[in-house]
Amino acid sequence: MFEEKLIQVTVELIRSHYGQEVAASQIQIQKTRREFDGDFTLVVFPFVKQLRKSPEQIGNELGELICNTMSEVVAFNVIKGFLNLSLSVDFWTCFLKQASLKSDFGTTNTGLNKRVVLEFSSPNTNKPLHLGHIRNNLLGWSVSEILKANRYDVVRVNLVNDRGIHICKSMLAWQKFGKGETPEASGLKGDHLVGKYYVVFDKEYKAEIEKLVADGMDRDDAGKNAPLLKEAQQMLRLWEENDPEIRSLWNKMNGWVYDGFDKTYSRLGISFDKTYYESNTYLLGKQIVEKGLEDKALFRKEDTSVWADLTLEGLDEKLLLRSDGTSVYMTQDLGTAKLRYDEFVADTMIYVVGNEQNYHFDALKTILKKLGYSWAEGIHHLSYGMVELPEGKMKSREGTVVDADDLMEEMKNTAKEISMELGKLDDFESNEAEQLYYMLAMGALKYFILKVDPVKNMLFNPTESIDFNGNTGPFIQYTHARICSILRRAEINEPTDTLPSELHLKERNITRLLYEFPQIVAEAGRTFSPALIANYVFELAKEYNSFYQDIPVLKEQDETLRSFRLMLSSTTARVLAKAMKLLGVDVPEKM
RNA sequence: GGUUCCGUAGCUCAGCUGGAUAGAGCAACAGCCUUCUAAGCUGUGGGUCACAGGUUCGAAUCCUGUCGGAAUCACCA
Repeated sequence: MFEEKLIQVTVELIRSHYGQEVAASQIQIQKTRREFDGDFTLVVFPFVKQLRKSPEQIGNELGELICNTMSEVVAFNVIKGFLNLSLSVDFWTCFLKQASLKSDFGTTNTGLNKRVVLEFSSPNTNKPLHLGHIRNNLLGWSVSEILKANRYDVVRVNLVNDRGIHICKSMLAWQKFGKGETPEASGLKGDHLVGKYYVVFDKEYKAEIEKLVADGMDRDDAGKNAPLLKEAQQMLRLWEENDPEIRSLWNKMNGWVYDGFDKTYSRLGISFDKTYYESNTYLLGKQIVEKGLEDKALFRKEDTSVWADLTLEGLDEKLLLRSDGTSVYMTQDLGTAKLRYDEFVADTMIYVVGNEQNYHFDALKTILKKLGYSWAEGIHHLSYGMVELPEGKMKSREGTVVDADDLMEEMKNTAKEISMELGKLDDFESNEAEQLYYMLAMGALKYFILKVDPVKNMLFNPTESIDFNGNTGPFIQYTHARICSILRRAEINEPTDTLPSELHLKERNITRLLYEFPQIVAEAGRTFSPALIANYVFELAKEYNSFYQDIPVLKEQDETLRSFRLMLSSTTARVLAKAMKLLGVDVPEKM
């Protein structure tokens, strides 16, 4: 890597010429900005004081020395305290040739021999997936791909919340009002059917409350005493007692939901290595709490409830066992964390969960550390912001939720409309065209969501998200298809031995961007940030399109130049494809 | 009220551990299809980086405070 070598050389030159020791961390290398000449810039400010000379003077002296020492550096200029270094054409062309030969270009070793368990999705089984889940699923999938590209051993895990009062509500409503409706008979997707009865429950329950209030009952009491709610609670009790009838209903309806989820997941292009079900894990964690109590890491209140005191860590007291001895959400999560660690012995355990649970995960990590589990240090909450609509927040009660399946369908239809309008599909078979619409729709959706920094709340504008112009998935897909078309038309498409002695500015810009790719992948892996990849790949695509516009690849007469440009193009195509794969987006060869 | 996160162009967003004159896309305007795909390219206009202090060679970036917005603070999950 050139930057590392440059730092090392600089340290040595400063030592031998100025007799001063500067730490490698003092030396900053960055990409030279577009407006200036050069490829890399060395910032001299940090050690100006130590050398007792002006920034310009140091820059010039150092530039001279570096130029003489490193053969790849052919020129330099100094502006204020910035030493801009230009690298030789040889350096860039040799790099490009190597990259074009490497089948795994962009893969790094940073995760070698490290294991990551990555939990994402984690749906409830009482309603279908919506836009918020899409952000979760796409983030989780993309991060797992990015980690794999860094050679981490990644285990993708889903934890399904398949039990609890909400599922009982759907079950009860179906039992009472469903008239035996099934997905097969109704043509409704399983998860949508179950979701429908969750809504039915809510409606009927509210009606009951109104009736009770009309009869003179206090509203709060009515809410607690409505017969439907009582029944649902009774159902949960029966479920916990393993009542065969309830269990069988539960199995049946959850089965419908899983069929529905499977379809949604497969459309989204995601899958899991392991699925946990809360019905199997919700009793875990009590032992951990008991032991913590023995070790005096936790304490019991007079009413026999058990708590963790996190006030020293800047958090509150956290309940772990109710006074009746039953466990709460946190108890379960302690249990599943330990279960997961024991099973996979992971160095890092990532949870992709919305930012409304920031506090919960702070507490989880703190409690586990308090209980003496050293692996708790490896827990990372990948928190993401809400997805808002132009009308405001999504609210299931007001029916403003954007359903995942509907959204994907709409996107596909729009992709089709736009494509037909542009007449892009003339030489496509119809099923080929259908596949392409789907690919474009998913590309648009995924890219739109992943290009935004996860921590931020984001605005989802349905009409803009399907835009195919500008910083969008289809733009990058289009660029890839264009390059593929060039490569198809070129007879030879192999790296050359003879490389050009000069590079066009745009060729150099693309090459520099390609050079950066592995570092971007590594950085994205370190910070779990698909957005970094997305913004990088856009820049690359844009640069290539600009190049494409006025530098002919196929029409070039000079053999050396022609094959160099083919090599540049094919490497660009491969990097585009790989970067998009890290975002979970497929890329077409023709469109 | 306590804690945490966010605030960058009319809109949607980049800006990596502090670095040069703060960048894209959309929208607006003006050009470019006899030439490898115009879902493209080129150009123009648009900014007190919420505000005020501080730290230093240098701050959108770090610290403190203020103002806006969001989340969370349950014997819910």
